Amino acid sequence: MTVAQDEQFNSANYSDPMVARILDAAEQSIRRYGIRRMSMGEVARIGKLSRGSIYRHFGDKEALVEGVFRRLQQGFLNRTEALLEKQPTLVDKVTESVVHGRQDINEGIFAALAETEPETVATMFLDAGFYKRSVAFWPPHIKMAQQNGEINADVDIALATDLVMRLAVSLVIFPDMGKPLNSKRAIKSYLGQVLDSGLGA
Amino acid sequence: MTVAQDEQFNSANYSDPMVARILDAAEQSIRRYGIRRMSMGEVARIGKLSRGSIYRHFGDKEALVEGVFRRLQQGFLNRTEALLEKQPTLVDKVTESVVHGRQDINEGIFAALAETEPETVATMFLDAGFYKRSVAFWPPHIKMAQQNGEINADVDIALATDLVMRLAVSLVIFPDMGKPLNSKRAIKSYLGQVLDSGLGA
DNA sequence: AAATGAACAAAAACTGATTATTGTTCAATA
DNA sequence: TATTGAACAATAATCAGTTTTTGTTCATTT
Repeated sequence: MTVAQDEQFNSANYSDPMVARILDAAEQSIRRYGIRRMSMGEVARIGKLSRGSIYRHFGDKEALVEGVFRRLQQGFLNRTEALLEKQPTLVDKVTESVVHGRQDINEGIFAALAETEPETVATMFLDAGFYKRSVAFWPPHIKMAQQNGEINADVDIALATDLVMRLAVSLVIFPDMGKPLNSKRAIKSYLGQVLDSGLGA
Repeated sequence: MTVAQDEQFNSANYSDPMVARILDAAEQSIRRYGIRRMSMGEVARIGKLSRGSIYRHFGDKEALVEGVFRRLQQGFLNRTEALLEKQPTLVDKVTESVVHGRQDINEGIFAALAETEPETVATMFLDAGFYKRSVAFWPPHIKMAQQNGEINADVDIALATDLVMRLAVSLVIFPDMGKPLNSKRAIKSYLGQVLDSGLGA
């Protein structure tokens, strides 16, 4: 066996051209037909490869679907990271992430899927594992904000990361939870108050 | 027409004995068979009343199901309110709500439904309207915390309410989002840091 | 070594006919 | 005046038979 047990399937090697071809074909199939109707045979046909190869790289259909969404999430995080470089403060960064996240959901593959399989999308959005994969994204930005003096230097990084994650996820999936936070301005103002000063006396 | 257009169906009159009988029967039917297999005929049989009466009070099956869950939510909020009276601080109150909320989800009707119709449960949990109905619950507690000096007196009530709601909902549906918050102790400590001092410098 | 393609049983999806449920109406009843 | 129960068309669920897809194996090819 050439790869560690854990990594045999999934969180695959995007640089392997065969893996990339499989993921490309699967993504195309999902976009066209949805997850339910995507089939291994169809993916093989689209990618001009054999079903055997797919099963070699991804153990089963579920793993292939997960592979597609992991790669999409990776792409989303990369694009987000690029956007954040231009943002001066943590509040700006989280705001940008929320706006970008909502855009991704409303225009990307999820919007298409939500039309045909809303329950599947709901189930994915309610899976904590889906978000946990992007937790590692935040600590560097938290540290930067501490160095800039934007947030307290002695606050626990894990705590701050968790709060930022929860706020970002909450704001993306629930734009209005009583107080409507639909515009970028409103989100930024909200985060400014919550992150910078909390409710503390 | 004896009732306002808006209130004809739904958010019904729990004191009306016919309405209560219908809701009791419907709730029983949902607990036993799930939403999908609950039928108006079965509800009529269980409640020993006619299908016609059900349609008089609830326009359609969807309205009846919504009525059942609204009443359950009302009960949950009442029980929560009673629990909160014993809690001295806002942090304790939110902690208690989260613990109580998780318990309700893991032991109540949702646990049963999640077995047979997980997608339905996921869809309900992702519906902001489901939570918005309980927003009005918090402002009095926020004001109390301001009077006690626990949180800043000049913070916007709507903002504080929104933050508390988002944190509570997030902690209930995502017990672990990177930093595991599984025990009451951990939740309270987390909320203490986040609500009382934020991340502010 | 990796990819192919064919073969195969088991599981899942599809299909069309049948049955049950929904939502509406209304005359009879309490 | 609210409830009942029966009738009804339209919609949705169910079911058994059929087809497709899955997941596995392996000999052959690249």
